[in-house]
Amino acid sequence: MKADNLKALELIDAATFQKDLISWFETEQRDLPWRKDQDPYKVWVSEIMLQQTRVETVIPFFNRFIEWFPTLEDFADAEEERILKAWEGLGYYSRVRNLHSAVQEVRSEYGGQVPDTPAEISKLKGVGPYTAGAILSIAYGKPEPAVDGNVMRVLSRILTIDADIAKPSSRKIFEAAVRELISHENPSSFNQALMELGALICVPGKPACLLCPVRRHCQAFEEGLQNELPVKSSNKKMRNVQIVAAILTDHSGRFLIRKRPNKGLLANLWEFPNFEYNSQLAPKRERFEHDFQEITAVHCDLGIHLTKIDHVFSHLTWNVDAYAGLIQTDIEDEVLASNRLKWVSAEELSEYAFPVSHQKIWKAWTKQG
DNA sequence: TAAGCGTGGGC
DNA sequence: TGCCCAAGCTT
Repeated sequence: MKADNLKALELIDAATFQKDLISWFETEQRDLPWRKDQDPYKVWVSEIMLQQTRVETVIPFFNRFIEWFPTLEDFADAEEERILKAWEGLGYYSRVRNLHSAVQEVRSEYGGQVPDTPAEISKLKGVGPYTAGAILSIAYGKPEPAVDGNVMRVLSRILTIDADIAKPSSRKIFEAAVRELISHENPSSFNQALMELGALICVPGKPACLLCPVRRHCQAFEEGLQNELPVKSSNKKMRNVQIVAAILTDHSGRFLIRKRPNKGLLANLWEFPNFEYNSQLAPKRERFEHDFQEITAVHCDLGIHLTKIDHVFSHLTWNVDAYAGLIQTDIEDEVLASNRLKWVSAEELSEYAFPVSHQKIWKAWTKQG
């Protein structure tokens, strides 16, 4: 089918498609913690966590998050350090800062009630077209499309749509299709069923067509095209960044940590002091000691080499050389503050949110003792 | 529009 | 090992 028309929709009977899809969902859906009720706050939290993140990964994070912040009000009141700690290890940390800001807006502008219109909910930070549709349909029963990667994959096969799903402009094609197909009696189950089908049956690679409840509606299956769809252009190569990091201790056994900048990669998370070197040649400890002294006016002695870590992000790789070191001299308070540096004890470390890359460094340190 | 933004699992 | 992926949003 052409990317710019929906003629394939004429070949499908929406009523029986809905019935086949929703009936399957009623019996086969997974038992997930965010499906226990329709609290808009919990639906919202789960949808943000599920962005680009697997269900199995999200489950324990969601359960702990709701224990820590049972209501929208509890989360709105939380300190930033605490919300980052709740998200520690989940990735895409701007999600939780946007969610926090948006929840505070809901409290101040909407009396604590999550808005139930597309215009209002779409204004909230971190709520894009997918999340808006998901909350409106799941929490409020509104017949709005919630088009994620699953829905694009499933519908590209059902309707043999060959638009490149990696292109942002393709999403509106699938939204138009959902608007034609969605059940107005049960938009919640319809949207969730499309995603559940994509996750369990209509998977990337080899879809399990023989188990598919909507096989009789699937134009790709009929034409043997299920392995050719969806069309998805794939991506670019990554940048490598050389890092030298150090776990630095003072005479009383405290650790020096640093808060990352409030924008960009791993914003506002904590880390062990480190420097980036883009040169090809492997950076050495002397380079770190020099740069550290330049910033703090204090000398540090990097002792043993703890570990070498290759940490892969979505768009770059850190090649980290991690050392352990000692600092014998006091660092001025103003110097600490202006560089977002802080001395903390081992017990206090657990109160701060660290990215996984730096957790790996810490793990290497604990093994060395 | 394209790039930036994490992590863990599958093959 | 290296790539692709998984319930996207922001700038």
